[in-house]
Amino acid sequence: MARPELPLAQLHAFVVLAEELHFGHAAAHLGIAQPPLSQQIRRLEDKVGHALFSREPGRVTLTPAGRELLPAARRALTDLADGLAAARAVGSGQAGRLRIGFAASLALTILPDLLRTFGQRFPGVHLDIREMTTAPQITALHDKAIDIGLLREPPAGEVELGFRTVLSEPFVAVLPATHPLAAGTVQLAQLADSPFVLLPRAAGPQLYDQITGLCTAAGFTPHIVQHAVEWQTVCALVGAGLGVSLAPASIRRIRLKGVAFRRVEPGTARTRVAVAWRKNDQNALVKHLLATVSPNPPDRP
Amino acid sequence: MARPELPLAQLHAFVVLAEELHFGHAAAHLGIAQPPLSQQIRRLEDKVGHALFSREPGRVTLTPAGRELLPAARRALTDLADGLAAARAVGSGQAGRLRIGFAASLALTILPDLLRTFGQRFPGVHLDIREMTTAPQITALHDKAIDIGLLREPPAGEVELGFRTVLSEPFVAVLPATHPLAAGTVQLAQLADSPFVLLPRAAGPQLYDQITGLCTAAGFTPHIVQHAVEWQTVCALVGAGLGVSLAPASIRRIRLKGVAFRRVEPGTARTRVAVAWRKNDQNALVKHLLATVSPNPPDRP
DNA sequence: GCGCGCCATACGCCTAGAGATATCACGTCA
DNA sequence: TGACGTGATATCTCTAGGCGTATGGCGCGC
Repeated sequence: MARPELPLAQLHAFVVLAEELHFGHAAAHLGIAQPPLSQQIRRLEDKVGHALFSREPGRVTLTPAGRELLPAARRALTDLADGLAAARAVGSGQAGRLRIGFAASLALTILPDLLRTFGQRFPGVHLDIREMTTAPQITALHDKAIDIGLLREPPAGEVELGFRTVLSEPFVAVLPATHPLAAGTVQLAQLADSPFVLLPRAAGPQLYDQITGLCTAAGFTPHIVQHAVEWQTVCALVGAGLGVSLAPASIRRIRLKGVAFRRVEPGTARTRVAVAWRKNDQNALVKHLLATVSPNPPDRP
Repeated sequence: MARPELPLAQLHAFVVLAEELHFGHAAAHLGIAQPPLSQQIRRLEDKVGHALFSREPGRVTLTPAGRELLPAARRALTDLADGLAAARAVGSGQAGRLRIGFAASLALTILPDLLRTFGQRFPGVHLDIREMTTAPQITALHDKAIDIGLLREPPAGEVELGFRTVLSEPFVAVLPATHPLAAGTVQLAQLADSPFVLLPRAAGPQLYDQITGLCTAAGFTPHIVQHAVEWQTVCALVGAGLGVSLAPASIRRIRLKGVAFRRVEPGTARTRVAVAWRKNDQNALVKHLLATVSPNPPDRP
């Protein structure tokens, strides 16, 4: 990249004069007196090495060299003005792109609201959403592959990431409609002998451990016969009679024939949905999204 | 057009740093010490209003705002560098466009040489040639519709135009091959009774007047039966038997069946081909072309 | 724990250049 | 011929900013 030789102010003066073709008017248009404009043009012509305007009595005209320079000058000025505006918009979080990872089940609950609300407040921002389970989201946040995570059961010990709970919900039992317990509220211990369908532990260790922990607390170890990476699939498998499951209440929105959702006792355990971000992320969009997700100010580490 | 806010030097520093992503290296690349570079970037960030780089220990990265500004800055810089180079090339006459009007008959003599020679010396220059008779060339020069004229018999009293004779040639008689005089040299007076075919006076009053003047000097007034705007046509009409003509010798290059060219006596009269230009034209290409057309300034008789 | 690499900060110097005012030179036109 | 319009020149002021040296803070690796 070559060292720039032409001050922008002079190019600006040049462009305006090329439009007006009249020193006095151009100077007025620039908000300066006429002699300074003459100087600007002269300096520019000195740098270029050739006359850019031909001054004949009564009329000012562009020389061929001036005609050659004009479009480049114009483009440079508009490019810079546009680029500056764009950079400011992005910097202030009025525009740009935000990459959001989300757990599939959230597409049924908080995600649509979030997209709608944020989209209305920041119409210039492109939201790039991608479905991922919890563990990959954590990795992607570290790798800067996503800027925001929407996940269940934030892991502990993540010093570089911030988490804020945005939703807390109880668990429900997922049962085949034909299951004997599908009639009313389920005592957790009653599931002790049923085969279980669950997400693989790798997808979200915290939630997995929480679910198996609930079973343990109820006095049994779940017999897991099948893993599936999405709750949607888990429900389908349950509906097909492969087993039962324990899931966050919001998956009740998944309406599948032959699948029943039942409250469990004890119902105190809750799973938390959290928004996650890099604590050191300076991106204004991240701050805006955090503010959107819970208007009361976040903690700023 | 908006007033430019960003000094080009800072944008240059920005672009280089965005390429190197290392203050020390970028500064070295720019040929300055590191602290000034830090200052440049800081000033630029102040003007933009947002950080353009994120300085984490060990690595420098572009922020989203920086990524937004970078292409605009790059484009502006290259646009200006290219535009400046182009303007200089045009200003120094190494590039650009030259509009040349020429009399049709010269396409047979000096024009090809001129195009070849000039084209070799200035390969970047586009020569825009257009056929025109003398009078329209004069008008076009005044109107700046052409930059150079190649014409016969430059008119007198043109204070704004310069002329230089580049060729001087005698007249020849143009006769039908069957004409009784087509056998040898023609005495001008012998044409007194033949009908004449000539260019219209408006196409080039000087040449027209010169030709009719020759006749007058030979003791007769030519009986003009037909006008034609091109010598090519005049020859064709002569060949068709409509009449005879007097023409500059170089039109002998027009080989048409049934047309004969004969020396005339007295053979002292000559018609001059001249190059014409606006005296106040600052275009370097015009100067170059004048130098090409006759490297040693005099006119030959 | 110590040095080193990397970037920021703090001064100080100095020039380019942007601005103003006053004036001049040179057309044109009434 | 004199007023006017237009652009160039001369001269002065002022300051933004570009550069340097010196120094400070902070991770990181040996």
